Amino acid sequence: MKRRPTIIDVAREAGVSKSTVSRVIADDGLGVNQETKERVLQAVENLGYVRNAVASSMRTDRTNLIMLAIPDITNPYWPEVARGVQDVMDAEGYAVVFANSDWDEERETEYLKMARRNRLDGILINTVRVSSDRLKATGIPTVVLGTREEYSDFDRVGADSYVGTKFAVQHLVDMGHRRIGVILGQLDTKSKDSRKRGYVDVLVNAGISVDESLITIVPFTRAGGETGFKSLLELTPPPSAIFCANDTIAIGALQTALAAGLDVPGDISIIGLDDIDAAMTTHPPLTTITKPKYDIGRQAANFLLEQIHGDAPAMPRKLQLAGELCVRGTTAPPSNK
Amino acid sequence: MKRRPTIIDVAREAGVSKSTVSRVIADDGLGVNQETKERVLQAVENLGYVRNAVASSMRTDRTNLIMLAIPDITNPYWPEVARGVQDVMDAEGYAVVFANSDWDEERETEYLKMARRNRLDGILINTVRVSSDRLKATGIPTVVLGTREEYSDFDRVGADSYVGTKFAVQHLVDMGHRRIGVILGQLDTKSKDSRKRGYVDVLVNAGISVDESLITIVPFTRAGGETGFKSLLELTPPPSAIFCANDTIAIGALQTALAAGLDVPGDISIIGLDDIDAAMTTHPPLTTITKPKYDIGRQAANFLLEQIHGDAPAMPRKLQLAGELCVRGTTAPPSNK
DNA sequence: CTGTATAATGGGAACGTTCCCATTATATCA
DNA sequence: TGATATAATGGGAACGTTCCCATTATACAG
Repeated sequence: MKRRPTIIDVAREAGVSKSTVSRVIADDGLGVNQETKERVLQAVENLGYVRNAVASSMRTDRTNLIMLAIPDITNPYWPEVARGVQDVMDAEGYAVVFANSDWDEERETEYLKMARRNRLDGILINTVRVSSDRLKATGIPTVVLGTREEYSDFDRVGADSYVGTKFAVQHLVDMGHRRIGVILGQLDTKSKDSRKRGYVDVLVNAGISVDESLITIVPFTRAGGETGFKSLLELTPPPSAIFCANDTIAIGALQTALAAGLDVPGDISIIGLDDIDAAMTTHPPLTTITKPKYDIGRQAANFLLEQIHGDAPAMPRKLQLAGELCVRGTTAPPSNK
Repeated sequence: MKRRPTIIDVAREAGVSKSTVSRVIADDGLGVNQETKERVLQAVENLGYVRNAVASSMRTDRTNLIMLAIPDITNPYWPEVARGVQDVMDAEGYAVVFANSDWDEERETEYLKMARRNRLDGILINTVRVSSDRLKATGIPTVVLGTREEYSDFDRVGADSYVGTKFAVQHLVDMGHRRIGVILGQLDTKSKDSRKRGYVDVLVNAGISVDESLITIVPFTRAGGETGFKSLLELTPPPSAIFCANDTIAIGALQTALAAGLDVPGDISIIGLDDIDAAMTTHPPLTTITKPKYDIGRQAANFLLEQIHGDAPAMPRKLQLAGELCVRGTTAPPSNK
């Protein structure tokens, strides 16, 4: 079991100094003779030399490692965001360390500590509980995934649920629906508001008066969708179409409708928001608004790279990306009965 | 902008030597006076000292970083495996670097190079094309995710599709089905065989003769499920139940059945394998066999830890984990007509 | 032919830890 | 009392790079 070759072994093999070897493997085109360069590369090949990134980091204070901290990779939203991040970072030679906070404050702070300890070059984080100040205290370039206002000192990238909602409701209006119910999710006040705004704005713009009784608020779960759907159905007349704050709620609503013997979209149209995986395989498949997950990851990564390279603008940026309408089988023009 | 405090600053602040500080933060209970220990910790607190893991790695040749290399985190199988890995590794103080090979040989080898460069402590990999020899050449403790025989020199952890298939087919037999069709996936010869074996073994054991015409092979896609289902339906008599090699095929078959106006499970039962996310939200929801994704990740991580700590057995291990039957709405006893 | 700019290379310090060995103080035993 | 074990601490080398500065060789202008 022999020791791994170092830059010095390569230097000896090639008959040059370690400085020269260093210059060759840094490969920044700096003054090194073509012939010696080839001799060095040959020596690298012969010895099977692999540069020690740890030693390099020690000297340069850069690790080419960034952290992606999210609540739970198991949540269907994140894998695609992660892919977007990874594809960008990869191309720039950065590896991505994953951290799942599980919505736990302690784990979240533990990860931030890890990032400092390991001298990571950047942080992409969907914050859970950590305060803006503590996040800033890491001293590491950071981009926040999401658009919560508490983090307005950071570059932020998230989905534009206002525009997404407008796309969805507009689609229903375009089909001829006039009495449109909404099932909003609670938890996140910020996004609730933006959805409500989107809903109201479309109706007003279409000359439809807003009936507050058509707006119901439930948890962001399938059970929530069931509750919301049932309460809307009790109205007289019931709505001919329903916009749901996300697909999980929409699927709950859809299942409830089917269980009640209703025909979707014949009797009632349902539209969701996010386009989760399961939306494609409900019966009928769910009409929804795509969430630009991959792009969110990509853009966040790009912002982070700019920060790392020091060419980010002085003021923090907020980027909201809208998805697009994806018409499947749960929406149709209202029936005339 | 002041320099980050080092162990030497802490030593000065606490009035001890850097050796002593090192001993305190290593915290291996080694000979250091309780009183000085407290003084050091106080100094750490005062200065906001954070240990530099890079420098530490440089000296110890251990990074507390492992790599999880998979084809694509976006594929619904992996996030849960990743969680299993992460939860175990986390508890042991290891961070996980993600790598998506995208089934690309070049990216895969690039990642292995990265692992060597960055002196990662371990590798968990679902291999794509890399040869066993090259994998061994990294010199890094490695556990293979999956059970392909080419990698029999490594610890391997994967799903047991033989047992899973037996669970599924047994379930159909238990319900009284005698004429049971199978839609196998092609691509992976190994797993196809284990599923076929499982199917045959259950039938033989139940005293049912095996009719080769009931066995059809299609691609691992929804379209494949459609093809397979249609060809089985043309048999006379058609099967009263169908086992599909995975849930995607099963969902394709289910959609085809519904489109043909059949009642599932009234007219025909369908059972899948894997329990992907979408299985829960088909209509009716798909009966299937759970895939122990989380456990696969967990166990693989445990194997890796054993290797890293040097207390893995001499012979490589192969661990196959079976899921369990998950009865939902697509299976029922055969109708009597 | 001398002086000076330019290119190529070499040598040593530095990064911040950990590990080994030495030293000192204190306790224990013959 | 002197020898010896034990505990606590300090000092310096080492890990493998990169960076800075020095040196040498070469080209070119005056």
